[in-house]
Amino acid sequence: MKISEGVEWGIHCVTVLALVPPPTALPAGRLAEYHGVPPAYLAKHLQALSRAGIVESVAGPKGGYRLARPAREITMLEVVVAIDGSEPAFRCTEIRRRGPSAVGPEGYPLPCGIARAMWAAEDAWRAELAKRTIADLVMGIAVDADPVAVEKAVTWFGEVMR
Amino acid sequence: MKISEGVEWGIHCVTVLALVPPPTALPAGRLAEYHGVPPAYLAKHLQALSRAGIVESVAGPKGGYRLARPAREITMLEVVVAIDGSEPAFRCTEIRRRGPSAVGPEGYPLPCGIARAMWAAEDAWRAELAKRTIADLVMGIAVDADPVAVEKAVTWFGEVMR
DNA sequence: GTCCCTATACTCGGATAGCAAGTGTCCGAGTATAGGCGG
DNA sequence: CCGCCTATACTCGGACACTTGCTATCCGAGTATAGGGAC
Repeated sequence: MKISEGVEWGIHCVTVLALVPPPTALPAGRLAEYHGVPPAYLAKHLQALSRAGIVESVAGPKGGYRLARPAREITMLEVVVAIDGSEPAFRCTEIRRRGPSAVGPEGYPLPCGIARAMWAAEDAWRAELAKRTIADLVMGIAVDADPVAVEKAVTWFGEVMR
Repeated sequence: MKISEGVEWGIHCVTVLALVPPPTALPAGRLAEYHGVPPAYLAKHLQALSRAGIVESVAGPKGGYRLARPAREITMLEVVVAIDGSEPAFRCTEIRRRGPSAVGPEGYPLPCGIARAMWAAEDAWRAELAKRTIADLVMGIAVDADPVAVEKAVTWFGEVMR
């Protein structure tokens, strides 16, 4: 099991966008430059965030991406699901219905107990991610980040928006 | 994100092995036949379970696999980790250290807040799986399974062990 | 009848191909901007 | 000097190759068994 690298990029980008004062928009190319990742591939994930209604795109010069809602109303789970998909990680293939002990569809009114347990674990995972909002992440950065790094980021942002 | 199909097979196999009275062992080929899956591929996962000390292998005729410990002492998490690996699903690539705001290694004493949140969610997932033992799954089957299916399984087992 | 020996056949174990999904990239459609022109 | 128009350049959006890891398979090494023979 592994989570797409795009999820990490997406969360970082949304966090950065939360720091951009509306109605300013930040282009995908600038976000890629800031994070040191391939611009074209990052664009792919930003499109997914746009489709999910987490960010909104502005076309033309001075365009780019900006948050579609306040950071306080965007959970980490929403971002993860937007990029990684909403399908459960565990997919029950119903192997209990195969082999010598199979008895026809009516013999299995409930989902497999193994699948239920795996899905319960995934629910716990989602619940934990649903607790945290992008605003929480921004506050965490404000507390943890190195002051010099923050200053450099602000300087960069000023130059980009010139 | 998706979980290897082998995880599903592995848990089913361990559950079946929990129903085999020791010291009897069940060969990989019979387990594959019972579940309707490719024998060679299932063998690969059973080897992983063996390496993890969850099942133990018995060589030669009348050999096969059997549980290395009582089902009550084997958690679902152990089985999942044995097959899927223990590495976290979310891997932080430290993209915060790249780009125009980077400040050198000493500026990042703590792990990235995003990674911490993702890992906390994974911990919740693991905790949920660690709660359930194979014995719990066996009890669940005893309650849920169709009586006819159980009888067919018992009949099959009797023929195989003849 | 009992014990030992040997040949057998069955088991696991790791090394080897094939395929799907994620990774990475590109170019085309659309649009707000900025400059120039006319009034 | 002000307003309108047009050409521009920048943006997003979806369609196209490539690589990693899961899927699937095979054959070789090791061993407990079962049968036969000797005692």
